[in-house]
Amino acid sequence: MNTSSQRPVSRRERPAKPALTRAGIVATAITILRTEGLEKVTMRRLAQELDTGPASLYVYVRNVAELHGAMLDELLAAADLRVDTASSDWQQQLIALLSSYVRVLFAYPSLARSVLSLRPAGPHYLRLVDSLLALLRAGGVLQRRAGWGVDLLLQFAVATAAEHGTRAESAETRDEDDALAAALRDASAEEYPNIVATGPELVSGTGPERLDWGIRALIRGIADTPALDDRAVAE
Amino acid sequence: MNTSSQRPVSRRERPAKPALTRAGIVATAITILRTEGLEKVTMRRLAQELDTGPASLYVYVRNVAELHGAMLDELLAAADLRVDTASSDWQQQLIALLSSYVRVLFAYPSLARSVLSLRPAGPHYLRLVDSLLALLRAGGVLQRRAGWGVDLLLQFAVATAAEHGTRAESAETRDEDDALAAALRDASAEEYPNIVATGPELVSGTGPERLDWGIRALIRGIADTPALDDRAVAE
DNA sequence: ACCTGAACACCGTTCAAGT
DNA sequence: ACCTGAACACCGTTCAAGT
Repeated sequence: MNTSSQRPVSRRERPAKPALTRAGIVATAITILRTEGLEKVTMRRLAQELDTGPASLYVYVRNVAELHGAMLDELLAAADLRVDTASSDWQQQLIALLSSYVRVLFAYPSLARSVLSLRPAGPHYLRLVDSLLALLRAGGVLQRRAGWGVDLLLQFAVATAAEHGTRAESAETRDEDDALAAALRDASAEEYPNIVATGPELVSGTGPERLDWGIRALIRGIADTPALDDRAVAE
Repeated sequence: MNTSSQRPVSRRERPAKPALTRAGIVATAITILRTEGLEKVTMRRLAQELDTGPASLYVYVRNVAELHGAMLDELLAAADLRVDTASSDWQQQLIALLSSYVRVLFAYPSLARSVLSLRPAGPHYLRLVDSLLALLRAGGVLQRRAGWGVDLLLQFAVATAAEHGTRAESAETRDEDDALAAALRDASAEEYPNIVATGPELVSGTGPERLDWGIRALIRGIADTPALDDRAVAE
C-alpha cells in the first residue's frame, strides 16, 4: 500500500529492501509475536527478518523493554477502548472495557509479563486510562479514589494475564499448577487448618467467573474505600 | 547436620568441597541474590560458586523457575506469617500480614516478577495462605469469597512489588516513569478530557499510602461482593 | 544414582568504522 | 544521521560418558 513512493533500483533481483522505520520494526515484531510467540521476538531475529544487523534497530528503539511497550500500544489500536458515559450502566461498561484489555493481554501472556514492569505511555494506552476514568467519574467515584483505582484495575488486568499465561503456555507449568493444587488438597489439617476447611473453594470456579468477580470486587472496593483527603469531583 | 556420614578423604588441601544438596543450592542462590541481585543468580554462576558444572544442578532443581520458587519460600521463612485470630481487629492484622509479604518482595523485585508466573507451593507459602484465610474467616467473609479473595490479595502483593521493582532498580526506567507522568501531564484536554480533569490525583500519594489504600479496597471488595453460589462458612 | 565436560543453540547491547 | 560487522560478555538446558 504505502511502499510505492520510491521505484526500487535493485542491482540484482533483491525484493526491494524497505527502509527501516520504527513503525515497520514494531509491525514486524507483532508478526513474529502472532506466529511464533514473544520469545522469538529477539533483536537478532527481528534484524534478520528486516534484512539488517541487530545494531541497526537501536536507532529506532531504546531497548527490548521499549519495543514491548510499543507492541502493546499497537495491539491496543485494534481493541475498542471508547466508552459512552451517557449510557446507563457504568459498572457493566467498566467490566466490558477491562475485559477487552484482558483479552488482548490473554492472547499474548508473555507480553503481559513484560508489560507489568513497563509503564506504557502510548496513545492507545492513554485512551484506555481516559475511558476508565470516564466511567469511574460517571459512577460518581471520588476524584482520588478514581485516580488510584485506575492503577489498581490496570494492574489487576495485567497480572491476571501474566499469571494465566505462563501456565497455559507450557506443559511443564501444568505440573506446577498441579503441585499447588495437590499441596492444597493434601495439606495437613493440623498444620494448615484453614486451607483444609476452605477446601475446594480455593480452586473453584472457571477462569471467566473469577475474572468477573475480581473486577466487581475491585470496583466496589475502589468506590467505597475512603482515601486520604478525599475530595469530591469538581463539577 | 547431615553431611557427616562420610569422612572427606581430600587428596590435597582442597577446602572440603561440600556435597551438593537442594538446600545448599538454594542457600547459595540467596547469598548471590542478596549481594548481587537476581540477574546474577544464573545456573552457570551458581555452579561456579558451588565448584561444579551447571549440569549438576539439574539433579536437584528442575529449572530456573523452580529454583526461584524455592528461593521465595526460603525468604518467607524469615518473615512472621502467623496470626492470632482471637485478636480483635482482623482487618488491621490482614493489612500487617500482607504488608510483611510485600516487604519481602519489595526487597527483591526481580524475584517478584518471576514469582508472578510461578504458583509457589512451599511450606512457608502455604502458611501465608492459611493465615490469610484465617483472618478472612475470622472477619466472617463467606467461604468462596475468602477462597477467591486470597488469590486477589496475593496477586496484588506480587504485582505491586514487581511493578515497583523495575522502576526502582535501574536509572533508565526512571525516564520511562517520567515519560508516563509527562504524558499524563501534557495530555491534550480534547483527546483525553478525563485524564486532564483528574490531573495530579493520578500520581498523588506516597507509595505506602497507596499500598495501604489498595489493601483496604481489596478487603472491602472481597468481603462485600457476592460470588456465584455463595455459601456461609460452615461453623 | 549422582556427577560432569562439552556442546547446542542461542541472547542484548556497544562500538568503531563506514556511508 | 543513519547504518553496520564484529565483538563482548554472557545465557538455559541436554546428553553421552564417566564413577
